[in-house]
Amino acid sequence: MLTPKLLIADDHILFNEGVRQLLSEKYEVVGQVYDGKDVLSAIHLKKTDVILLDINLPSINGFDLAKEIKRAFDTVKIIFLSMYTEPRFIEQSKFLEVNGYLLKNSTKEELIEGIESVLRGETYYDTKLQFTKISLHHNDFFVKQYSLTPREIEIVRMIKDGMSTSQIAEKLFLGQETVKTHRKNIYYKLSITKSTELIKFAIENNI
Amino acid sequence: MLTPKLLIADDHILFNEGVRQLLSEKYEVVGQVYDGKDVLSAIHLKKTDVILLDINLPSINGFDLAKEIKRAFDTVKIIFLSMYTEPRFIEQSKFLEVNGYLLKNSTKEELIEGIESVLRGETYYDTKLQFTKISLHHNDFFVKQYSLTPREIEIVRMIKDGMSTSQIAEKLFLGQETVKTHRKNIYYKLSITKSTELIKFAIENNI
DNA sequence: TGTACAATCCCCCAAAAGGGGTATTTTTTG
DNA sequence: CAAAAAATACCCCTTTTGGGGGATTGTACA
Repeated sequence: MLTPKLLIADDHILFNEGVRQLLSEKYEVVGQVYDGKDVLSAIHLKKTDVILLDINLPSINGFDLAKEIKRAFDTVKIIFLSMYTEPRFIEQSKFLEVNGYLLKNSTKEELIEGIESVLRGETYYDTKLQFTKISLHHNDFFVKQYSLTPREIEIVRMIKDGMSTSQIAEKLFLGQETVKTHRKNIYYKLSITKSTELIKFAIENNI
Repeated sequence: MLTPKLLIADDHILFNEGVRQLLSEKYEVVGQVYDGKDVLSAIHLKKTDVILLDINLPSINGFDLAKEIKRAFDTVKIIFLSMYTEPRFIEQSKFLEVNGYLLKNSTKEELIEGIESVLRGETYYDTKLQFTKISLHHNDFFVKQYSLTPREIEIVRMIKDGMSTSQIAEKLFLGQETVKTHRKNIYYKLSITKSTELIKFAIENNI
């Protein structure tokens, strides 16, 4: 096989550059991008075997990109390279049938092992993540997160900004009961029971 | 001048290694550590001119380390290399009289510029951070954060974990009123008024 | 055209959080 | 040891949340 062609997508320039340096002995790095919106065109421009994709990218996040890539370039292997170990990220990756998931605190060797596995057609999830089984309702998170309506997301943001039910009601020209209902529906959808959990959810999901 | 000696402290192995590769043409990298508790011994072991220090390190955070380093090795220049742009981090860095503060999404050139400035004895804060003036009460945050007592920090963590006052009381074998008092004192110290704000504080400060 | 969904509003009630105090007992520390 | 700080506990009262219902009005979509 020819030298496999890599694309690196990470907005942290130093990290991106560092990974390139580490992998350029063994692979051909055909591109480095720093923004989600540049990923698809980069793949289009240069034939790519594997993309190392950060989840937290500007403009478009890694999950949305993975969907797009699978749709438009179905031969490109996708490996998430992320600092997050949150189960729901792993679950969502599996749901999206992404080829691999590596952690940013891996060693060079682990990184290469992951890439090699994926090139052989296997899927490779970082060994530190084994605890995350493919749950039977692996798309719970997915459904949960994205079934929040626009109004609900708006209210989540306001709660995150520290506003109380009455303040939100006032600002949105709504009755308090309406806002309460929204809160209840949000909690139900996210399977949580209190505002503190909502804040964590909101921060973790960049809402 | 001889080749300046660098120490890199960052728990993300790939990043750490990447930075080493990038800088090893120009500097001598005398050490790479991945855990806060290994930093002081590493400096002790190898003469170090500049340490690139992540704030978010295991065991001991960058701020505490900076204090220790200044106390024990006052000739070592300290540069924080962090992804955080939060004003209070910058303020605290200035308060600690750290020599530089660089962002992880810098380019190689910016990194070198920062290191060179610091080596010349200047202080260098990433240009993307100019908006952060040294505030008159620059130690407000500092005082706030660190005037939390151990018990209070313990309770902050439990609140962050979603526990209610009564659950905390039960777990700590305390009366609810005691926990309420702690909560009140915490809120007072942090100038906040509700648990949602506490969650944000806790997450942002890795408590 | 009808049904699913979003958005709005209402009732009731319990639990929790928030805000104002005060006070006692340990622990730490100069 | 004496003073300061931390940890503990209580009272009173208000506001906010949380949980259980149910209901109406649009609007989108198939």
